[in-house]
Amino acid sequence: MARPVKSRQIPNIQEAIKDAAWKQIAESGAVSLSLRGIARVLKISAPAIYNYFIDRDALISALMYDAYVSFGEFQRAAMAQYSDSGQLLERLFAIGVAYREWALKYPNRYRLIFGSLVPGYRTSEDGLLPVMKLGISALMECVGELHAAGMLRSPDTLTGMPELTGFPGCLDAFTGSADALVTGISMLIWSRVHGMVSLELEGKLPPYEGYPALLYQLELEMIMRQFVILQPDK
Amino acid sequence: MARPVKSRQIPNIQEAIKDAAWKQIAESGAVSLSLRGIARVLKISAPAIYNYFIDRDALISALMYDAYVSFGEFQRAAMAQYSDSGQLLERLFAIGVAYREWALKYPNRYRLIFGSLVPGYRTSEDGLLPVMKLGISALMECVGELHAAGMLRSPDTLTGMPELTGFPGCLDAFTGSADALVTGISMLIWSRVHGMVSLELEGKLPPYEGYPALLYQLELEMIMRQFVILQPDK
DNA sequence: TGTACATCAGTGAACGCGCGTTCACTGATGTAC
DNA sequence: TGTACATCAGTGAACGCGCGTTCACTGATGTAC
Repeated sequence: MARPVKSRQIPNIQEAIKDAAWKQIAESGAVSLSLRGIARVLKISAPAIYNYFIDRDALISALMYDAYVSFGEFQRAAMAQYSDSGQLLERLFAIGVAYREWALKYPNRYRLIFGSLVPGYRTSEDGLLPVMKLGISALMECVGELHAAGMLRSPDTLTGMPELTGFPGCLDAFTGSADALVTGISMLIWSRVHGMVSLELEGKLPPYEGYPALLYQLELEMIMRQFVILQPDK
Repeated sequence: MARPVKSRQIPNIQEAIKDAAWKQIAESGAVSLSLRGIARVLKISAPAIYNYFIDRDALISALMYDAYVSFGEFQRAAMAQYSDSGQLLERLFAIGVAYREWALKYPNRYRLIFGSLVPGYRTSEDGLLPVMKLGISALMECVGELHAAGMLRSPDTLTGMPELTGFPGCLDAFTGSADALVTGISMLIWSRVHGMVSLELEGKLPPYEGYPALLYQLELEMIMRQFVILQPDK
């Protein structure tokens, strides 16, 4: 029995505020997000916003929350394309491709959750943790299943460095469930895709049509090559 | 015959302004860099700064310039440790290590030149181009020499993708001199080190003592492994 | 059906703050004769 | 050595702007009887 809602001048004001906020961020970054600016666009008085968000930081938190959900759903959708356990490689590749696609589609969401912290923004991240994990754990699950299937090249064979596998179990606390090896490999992969994507987003790659896409494709293939043991034909 | 300089209340005010600016950036990011804030710290009136920088953007440009120079010198110093042509591998590894060291030593300089653009900051980058190249070209020179020595694994053999080598020569314009293959490999390597370093700087890696260093070391070794043909003993 | 009441989204004014930049100026210093 | 002058780093006041947040309020809506 939801309390009947009084009619409002704008339906879904909460969403309208967030939309306006994203548009503002697109123009001048999250730091200069301004409640008065949003109010101006919505033809509303600035204090009205306080009926929906207790303050500016709360609005930013909501935006981050939405961004994490959007990212997580995008990753999960890409994963779902290859749900068969015989398609572990394709699945890993698919979330790699989806990672860049999402970043290019929503560059501001990407910057907000994966870029530098917004100066002046302070919040307890507690509420965000679950949605953070939803997205990042997609990669870890893929890597974990490859590991379970014996298809993961361990860093041992690659570099002779045993430390990663032997790393203290506190990693489990950070990642929730995966073991240290899976976590390590996942971080390495994440670092690589993040590196390429963030350089592209900030316009640091050579600005030729198709070049960033080509480099990214190449990097994904190199990742597969270096971390995955291709299925022997026999 | 330099014109004799009138004595000032603060010697090297220009440097003092930049120092104060860096301190401010460390606290709240480059966006909120404030001339009045700097003036307050230096116990000077805000308009006095206009004797040294024509406006706020000019100050930011100067900071970026200095950051590029600092980065470039650091890279070059690392390179110089292994000037012998028999030490191409060590040299590449050394600039990789130096890349992270510099970023950790000067996180704000790193963010300023390799992170997101400062919102609201607009300038012709023309003046910055030479110093930008100084740093980034260190990597490209290393890769170029490996290529010349026949020690560079081409992406062809790695992935069967010929497009990178055959990419239009306009790349040369961007990079100044290197050919498309060397440029491509350099970008891949840069993207990897940038990915790991930026995740570490923003505190996105698991926060355990020594873990980021370990991952970075591992990544460097994987880079060597994937792009360099180790010298055969025979 | 009619009336009194409670709710609460939205308002306008105000507080106190910060900012970049301009302007006409001051006043110590160095220079020319 | 003394005097008139030019230089120019630094000043204080002001312009015009924007911001987050608070406050007491209004006024339409829905509810209870």
